[in-house]
Amino acid sequence: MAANKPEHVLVDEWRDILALHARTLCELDRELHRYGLGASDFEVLDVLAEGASEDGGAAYRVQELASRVHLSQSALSRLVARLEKDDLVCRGMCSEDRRGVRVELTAKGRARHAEVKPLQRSVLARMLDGATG
Amino acid sequence: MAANKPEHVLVDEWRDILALHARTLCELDRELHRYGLGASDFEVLDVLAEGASEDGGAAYRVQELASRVHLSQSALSRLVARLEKDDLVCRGMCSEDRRGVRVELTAKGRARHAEVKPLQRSVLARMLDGATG
DNA sequence: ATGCATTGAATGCAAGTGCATTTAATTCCG
DNA sequence: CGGAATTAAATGCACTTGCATTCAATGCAT
Repeated sequence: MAANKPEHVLVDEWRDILALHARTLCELDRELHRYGLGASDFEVLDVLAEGASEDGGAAYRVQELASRVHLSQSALSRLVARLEKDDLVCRGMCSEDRRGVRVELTAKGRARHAEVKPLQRSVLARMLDGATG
Repeated sequence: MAANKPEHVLVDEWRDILALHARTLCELDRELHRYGLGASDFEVLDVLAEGASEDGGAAYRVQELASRVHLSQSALSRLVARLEKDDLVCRGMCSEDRRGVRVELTAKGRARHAEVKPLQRSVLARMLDGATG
């Protein structure tokens, strides 16, 4: 590994990544849009849902979410605000650091995620399966 | 090939793509920004430069460019307008279809591309080498 | 040739994003 | 304890983007 690839290989790899990324993201956005979600929105819901046990559900800080979905802190702040407006997540105070904000799924958010997840997975299967080795 | 991967593999692959894409694009933007270019701008310059012979240089239609860099037609129209304002490309009429627009590099555009290309390649090498197999 | 559908590009508009800044809470050092 | 430096999140702002629409040129059918 780490093979000092020649330039044209690097360029081709990068173009492949750009193409795959663009096609998949576009398709995801198209499919999810009918559920009122963008790809980033789902990504956040997915992160929030994956660590959640039925009763409580995991709570993440804004910064934690930001780094997980590769968005800036400000973008995530607004994204969470939008999700909250749609009643998909709720923001709560951190008891141990009152600057921080705990973001967690609402029941509606969990339901929406469960509803949309198979669709998202099917898009990934369609776009990725066989395309990356 | 085309192996019907299990769900968690698909999800992990997609997350890897998102991470690699975000990190690389962000780094490219950071480095190129000091030359007054965004990553998309360079991509367009790169497409225009690659087919160019010294005397003429290749001319592409807006739509052709759009599909090559995975942007919408409207985004590309504006992007070309910005590049033209900076005198990096020029728009000309298509003789055979007067709706179409021929976009080609100016001397300044060619110079800018040549100036920035090694930097872009080095970023690709840094981010991609050893990361994708 | 005339009119209608189609195609290429430009533009109005709304939405999402990042950077820089602001506001609030915490930490560190004197 | 008190004040400066730091950290978390929210906000102002400018920019890029995509969708829908518009405008111009072409192609097709009558």
